[in-house]
Amino acid sequence: MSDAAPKKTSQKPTRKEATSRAYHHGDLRKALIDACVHLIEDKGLEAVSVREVAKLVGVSPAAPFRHFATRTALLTAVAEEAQERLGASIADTLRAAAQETPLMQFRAIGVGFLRWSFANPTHFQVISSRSVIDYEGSRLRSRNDLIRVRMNELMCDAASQGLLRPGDIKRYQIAARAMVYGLARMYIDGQFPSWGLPVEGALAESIKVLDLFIVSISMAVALDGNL
Amino acid sequence: MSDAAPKKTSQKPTRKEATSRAYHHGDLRKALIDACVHLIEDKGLEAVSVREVAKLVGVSPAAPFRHFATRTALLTAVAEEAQERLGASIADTLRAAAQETPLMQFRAIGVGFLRWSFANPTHFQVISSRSVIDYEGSRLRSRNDLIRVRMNELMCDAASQGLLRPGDIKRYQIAARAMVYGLARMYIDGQFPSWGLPVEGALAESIKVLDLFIVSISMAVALDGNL
DNA sequence: ACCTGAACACCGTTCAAGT
DNA sequence: ACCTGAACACCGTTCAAGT
Repeated sequence: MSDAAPKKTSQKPTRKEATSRAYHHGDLRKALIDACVHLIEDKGLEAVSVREVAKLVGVSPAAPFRHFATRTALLTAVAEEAQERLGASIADTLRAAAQETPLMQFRAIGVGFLRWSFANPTHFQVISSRSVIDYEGSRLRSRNDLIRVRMNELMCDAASQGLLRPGDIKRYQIAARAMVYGLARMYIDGQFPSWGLPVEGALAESIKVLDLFIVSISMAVALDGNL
Repeated sequence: MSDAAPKKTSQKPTRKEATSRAYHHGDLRKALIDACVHLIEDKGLEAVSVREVAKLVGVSPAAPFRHFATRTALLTAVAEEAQERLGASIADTLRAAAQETPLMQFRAIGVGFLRWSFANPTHFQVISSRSVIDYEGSRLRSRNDLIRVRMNELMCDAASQGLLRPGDIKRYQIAARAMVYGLARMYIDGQFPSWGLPVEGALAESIKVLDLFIVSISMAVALDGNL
């Protein structure tokens, strides 16, 4: 009798098992995060208010505070979800390049970063606006460090295989990250049109800029053209 | 009688001529901008409220709206002042490099940008957080364009003098800007310690990263070491 | 001409009370 | 266990009224 199916489920019969905290129509925590993303897309990051998010979801202004201690915590959760997807995007690009040289895999990380950032400008914006999220007190820092460690490994491999022009390996990594991060910021800040580039071409151009750098630290001088 | 000096100046006898709008102790507009900068330094950009700025200066909550139509307008004024100084910093570095090659003058713009950004992180933060300022509806855009035009001129000169490795000149500029902008962001976001670099060495390291790039687009292959 | 005081519609957050 | 309603101290902004 105890393991009989309860008949009290007067809600929806099709219940997703992934949802944990249930309220009157599913998973409030997830619903709040999604609504927050939509609100950012609509009105911008600064316009996000917990009350507005609550209203969008259809709960009282106090309800979100059962799941997020603070407005910052809500936005940090959005950032964490975003970084999860960014990590997946980079992993995909990296997997596709698994047979290539360490330097090309290093490049693949940059390409994955650019591809994801350009395709998900809102999420990228949340990740990179640290004044509004709790970067240190979350898994964002350690997640980010994982990528950096991978970059370092690939760089060391590339150096030991003689693929790199002699120079400071750490500096190469800083340069690559600065460049790729700067390109993504230029895109979401709408700076590409100022350079006479249509927005559609921004990703392709950014990858070419990245390749310019990769070639410049590469030992293979002949490796230019359609890399 | 009409051009006689009025005796009604019961305020301060030592009156700066640069100040325009006078209130009970000088120039409210300027006082608000300064207080706003201090508030950002103390509590961060997100914590800026017009009321708090007004309280710091000692006026009523409504007083600032006589000078700035909106909170955004106040922060935009801070950004404009910041960019004025950034422009001056770049002009200084550029003047010091007036005798050098176009490519080295191009580099000087980057160095000036880095130097100023690292020395004035708060102001740089305001300039670069476009969601909180009115970038288009201000002189920020056109001011910024001036620097970009100068960069383009120098790049064209460098190319016609045979100083550049063959390649897309526009791409070189985008790469340089992305790199320099990314380095500044990495600095204010506190990313340098993650790369094992002390904060004091961040500027020097950033300039070296910039030089790495300059050398890579330069025709003079032998131009390395202590550039 | 420039500022104040009071008001309006918001906001984040807390907490007792409901189911 | 999860949510509501009311409350508190804030906020941006407006506007009539003061000097």
